Amino acid sequence: MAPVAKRPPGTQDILPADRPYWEALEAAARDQALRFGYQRIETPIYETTDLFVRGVGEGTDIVSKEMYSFSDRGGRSLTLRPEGTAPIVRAYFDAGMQVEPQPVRLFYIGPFFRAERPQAGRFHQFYQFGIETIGDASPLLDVEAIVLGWNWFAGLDIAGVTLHLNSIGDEVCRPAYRQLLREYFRPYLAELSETSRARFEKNPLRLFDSKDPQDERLKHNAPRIVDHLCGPCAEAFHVVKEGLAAQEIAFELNPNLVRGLDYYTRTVFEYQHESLGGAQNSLGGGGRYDGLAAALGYRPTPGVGFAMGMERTAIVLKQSKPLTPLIPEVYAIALEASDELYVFRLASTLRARGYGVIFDPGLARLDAKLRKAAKRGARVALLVGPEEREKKQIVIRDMHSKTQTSVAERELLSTVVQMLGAR
RNA sequence: GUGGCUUUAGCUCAGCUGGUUAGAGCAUCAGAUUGUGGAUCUGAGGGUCGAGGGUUCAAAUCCCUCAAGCCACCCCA
Repeated sequence: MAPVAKRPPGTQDILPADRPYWEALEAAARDQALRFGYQRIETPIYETTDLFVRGVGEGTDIVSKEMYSFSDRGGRSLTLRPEGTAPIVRAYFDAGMQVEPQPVRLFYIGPFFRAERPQAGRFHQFYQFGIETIGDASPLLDVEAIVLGWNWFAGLDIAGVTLHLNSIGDEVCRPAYRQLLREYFRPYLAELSETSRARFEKNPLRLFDSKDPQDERLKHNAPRIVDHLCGPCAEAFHVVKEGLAAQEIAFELNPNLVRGLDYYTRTVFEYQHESLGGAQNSLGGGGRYDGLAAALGYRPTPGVGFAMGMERTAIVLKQSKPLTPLIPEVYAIALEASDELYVFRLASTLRARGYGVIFDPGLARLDAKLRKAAKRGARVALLVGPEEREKKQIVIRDMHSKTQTSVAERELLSTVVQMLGAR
């Protein structure tokens, strides 16, 4: 009979063989975040749809075509979260964090959902490690976020990451720049690709997102926003660049980096890695979002943060160093049915002392059981059969040296401690 | 939403121009004189050859339709 279901498109099972990479990623994330004073937060997997429509922006790709939205029984429109920043800003105000000492530093690790066509490094359900610093506009916090992300990669021994940096201005300087951009592109309207023509109207900044070779040429000579920042934006960007230089973090000024979410202001950045290919080369990215809180109907509050792609980083990590799952060190074998409960109890005794023990159920030839123990990677095998029962002893076998001793039950623990060390 | 490629055992694949009960390697399990291991040898289980339809005496193999998966575009994590 055919199975009733398989894995839904765009999802993946993270199997035991891959979990060590994920655990390394998570451990490094926790470690770095805590060192900088970020505290973990988890928001719901779904939110009110409007949170994203208003926060991320109506015209963005995410909102216009990538959201998993559904109605609950009361007819409310809910959406599986496509990104983490808007929910965290919402939680910040819901929990009254604006009365805490500012800024508030938060981090999260969890799944997100976007209904794009899946491909390498891109999934319907994907995981992000992200941080948000809310309540202070200092550009040094931009630097802090970038450094934290940089340290995350470094702590994982991931080489080959390049930092791309840009500033996209704010409500003061961006409107004028937008006009300038329109004037520049207007004569070439007919030559632009179809999507670029649509962006010309809605959001000319995103003309820079185009990879159309035709548009590429035009982009090259277009006015760059970093040359048209207002005073405060230019000053902030200067501080960011100086801060990164002081941290000896190399960055590449990338005037094409504009990012697809509406809420970004001033600093935007992306960590890229060549081994992921041209398309999904972004391991993560972020920026400042000083207008987001107001767009969501809260008191204007500045913020900055990033989101890292866990599966993409896992791919890179896997290439740089192999990791294997943790395996129990003791393998417990009974030779006859009448010994099984006794061996089961021995296993419990050792577990209570902190050792990992696999109990091998059922009856089979001893060599078959030892074969399994070896394949499982056990360092020690416990063995009880008729002979041991007779002599009230337990055979403890060192799987590496292939030597073994018989001990009384009261000596079991001390012998194991001697062989494996205390737990 | 658009395009390309792929679809044969749990996994990786072979099956040439259509011809009897569909194969290999790996993995699993079992045995190799009966209580000692990751090797070797032997053997076993496991497949409606993605689904449906068509051509033919005969189709995994040719034709059509559909589906799924992967990759790419768009964009992003």
